[in-house]
Amino acid sequence: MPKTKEQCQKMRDDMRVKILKMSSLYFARYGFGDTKISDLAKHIGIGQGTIYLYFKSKEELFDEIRNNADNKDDLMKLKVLSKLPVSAKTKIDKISNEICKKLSEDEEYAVKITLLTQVLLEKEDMYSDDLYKEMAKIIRQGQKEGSVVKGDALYLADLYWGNVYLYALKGLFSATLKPLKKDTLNRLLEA
Amino acid sequence: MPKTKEQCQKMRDDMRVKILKMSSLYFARYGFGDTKISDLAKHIGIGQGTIYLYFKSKEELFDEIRNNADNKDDLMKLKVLSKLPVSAKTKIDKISNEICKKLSEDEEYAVKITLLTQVLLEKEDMYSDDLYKEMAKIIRQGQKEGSVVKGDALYLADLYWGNVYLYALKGLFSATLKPLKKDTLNRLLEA
Amino acid sequence: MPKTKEQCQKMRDDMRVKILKMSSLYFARYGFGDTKISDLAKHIGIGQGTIYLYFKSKEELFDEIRNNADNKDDLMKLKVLSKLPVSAKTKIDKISNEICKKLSEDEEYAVKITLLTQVLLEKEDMYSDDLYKEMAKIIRQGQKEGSVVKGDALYLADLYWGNVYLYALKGLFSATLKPLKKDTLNRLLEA
Amino acid sequence: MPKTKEQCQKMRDDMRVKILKMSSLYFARYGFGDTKISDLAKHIGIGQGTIYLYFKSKEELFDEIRNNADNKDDLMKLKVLSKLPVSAKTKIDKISNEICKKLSEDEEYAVKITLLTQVLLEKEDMYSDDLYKEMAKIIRQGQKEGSVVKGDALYLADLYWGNVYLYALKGLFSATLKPLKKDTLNRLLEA
DNA sequence: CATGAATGAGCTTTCATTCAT
DNA sequence: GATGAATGAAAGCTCATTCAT
Repeated sequence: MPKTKEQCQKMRDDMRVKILKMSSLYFARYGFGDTKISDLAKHIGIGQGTIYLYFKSKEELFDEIRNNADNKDDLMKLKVLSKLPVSAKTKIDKISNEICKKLSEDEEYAVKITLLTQVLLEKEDMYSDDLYKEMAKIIRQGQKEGSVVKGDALYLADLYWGNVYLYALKGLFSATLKPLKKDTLNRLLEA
Repeated sequence: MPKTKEQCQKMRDDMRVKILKMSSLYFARYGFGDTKISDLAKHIGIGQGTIYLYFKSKEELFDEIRNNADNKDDLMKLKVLSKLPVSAKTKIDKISNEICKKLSEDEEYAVKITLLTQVLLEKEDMYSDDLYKEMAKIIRQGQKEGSVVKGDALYLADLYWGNVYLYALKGLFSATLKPLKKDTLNRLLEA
Repeated sequence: MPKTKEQCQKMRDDMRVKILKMSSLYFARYGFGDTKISDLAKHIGIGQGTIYLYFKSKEELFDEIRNNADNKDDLMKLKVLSKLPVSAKTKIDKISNEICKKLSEDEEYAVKITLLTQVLLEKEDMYSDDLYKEMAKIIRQGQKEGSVVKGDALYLADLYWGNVYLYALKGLFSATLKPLKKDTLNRLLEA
Repeated sequence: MPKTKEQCQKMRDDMRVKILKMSSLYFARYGFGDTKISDLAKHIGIGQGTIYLYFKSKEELFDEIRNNADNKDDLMKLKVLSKLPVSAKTKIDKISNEICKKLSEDEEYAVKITLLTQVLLEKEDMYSDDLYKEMAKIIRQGQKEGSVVKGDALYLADLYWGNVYLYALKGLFSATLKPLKKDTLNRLLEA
């Protein structure tokens, strides 16, 4: 008698997530072309064929990983923060703090940031991304309040997220990277 | 009408350089695995076989490109600057200025920076690179002089060059990127 | 409530026969290479693994199906008929009648004929098959009696069975095929 | 200096035709699933990769072969014959003669007939094929003239072409098959 | 020298077979 | 016994490399 339907579905879901998670690190580090399915399978600890039970092709797996890399979490937090009746300085400090925490605690976060940025890089207009736009709002508030350096807000937002990417990327390659401090991020925008 | 030996050799050298230059952009953008010899040849405007008249293999071509990406120029300038009897602030301003100028004038410079950083990322200890060490010296001088923010000098050097990489990378993907201003770089280190 | 040994054995035998019957249609239609175990299992309505409880391999299943496709029934009938003291015309009419009846009544018969012929096709010497030899005997009798057209008896036997195959094959693909009439078969040999 | 454009194109065309021709025999004999690209390449005497320079996939190669198998030649001849002011008997004799000649002289003709019939078998309504319709016209003429046996004309057309297929199929497997005589075909329709 | 068609090693993908449940 | 997810051997396919022209 086979497992129950629910158990079965759960196992399938778990495996799918496992493949996505463990593959994303490889793809983020080495890119599509330098990632071999055989390596991936070995790394995940499953047979090559198993990957194809969950994804139609290497490309589909890669695409799903890239599509998952959206950073909706940070975007939502930015949106909430944006509307709070506090100074931009406080908002920026909160988001910097949040990012530093997640980068040190959650291995996947760095992968997500890395993939997201690589996706953005290949887009025509990076600056049209909501993450940038929302960050720019807070930056403009800060500029009015005098706590944020002058200059194009989107450009500064890009500088900020670029440095987050930079740190995340380094983390993928170095296990001994010293933790990112929120002050480093804050200073990028400080007046 | 046979050309002279010198002309002939010149043509060979020119072709070699042409292949190196035009390939490096591809490799910097897409990495080794995602760069196909057929695409490369089409992009350069030569036959696939021609590449193999000048390079033994794709790997050798890639290696040579990576080895060229050493940024000895900047290193040398840093070394010279380092010893000059001027303030660190001035030194940093000079190097920032130099970098911004080269990034806007010389397409290849961005490629070089990108590849160099990618090489560094894969090394065990990024911070042992001479470029970082030399930059750190100037930073320490600035910290003594009070013009540079406190903190680990290598960490700050890394921040500085990381942002140069970031800008160079973006330039490889966007043709309409606004020029980098030296102040953006300077601010990373300012006290 | 455990079933008795006999019941148990019967169930096993039934399943075995079910797999054989339902697989044979697939193999006859699409051949070995174009028949997937997964399709087979879905078509039979069992799990893939179940097939392997009854057959060691796809090849063994296929072989057993081919070996079953021997048409010993018709051969035996031909042998009996052959010795009866009646005209060849009568004998041929009887066998044609028999074939038409079985083709319309017994779905499996068409599958059997199809597979048998495909086996024969791949043999070096089709004409050495007993079915052909026995048919040729009756044909020769008919030629002496003047009721069968002149010509090489084995060639005519082949023509006769070839047309039976043709009709059987069509039946595997078309559900609306009009029934084969014995006269069509008889005419192939008639003087 | 490379070959001229024309030579080059000619070589490409020749290779394409060579692959199509030599593959069609394999596909006609063994079907899609039992034909391996590696076997095909070995049989043609080229590298496996070469096939992919001319065809996107095994499936595309197979499809093109099946689409080429149209027997437009015979159809055209039938159409011309159909309108000639001669007896159906003469027409049938001419077409039978033509078929026998091509089957013995042109190896490819048997392959074409085999593939064409296999394509027709998998269609919903075989009888709607023009080849059958045109043949049926002549058969009806013959029935009026009394030279062709009574019965559904399409059914008889199918019998006729079925026997051509049968002979062609045998020819793919046996090198020593005795030539088909036009009388064998004519007799299928004779009154 | 330059070319691009041809090659085959090595990748991606499929599918017969196994096995934990 | 029955299942279908997991496996890996073998098939399809790609692309770095070679070579005849």
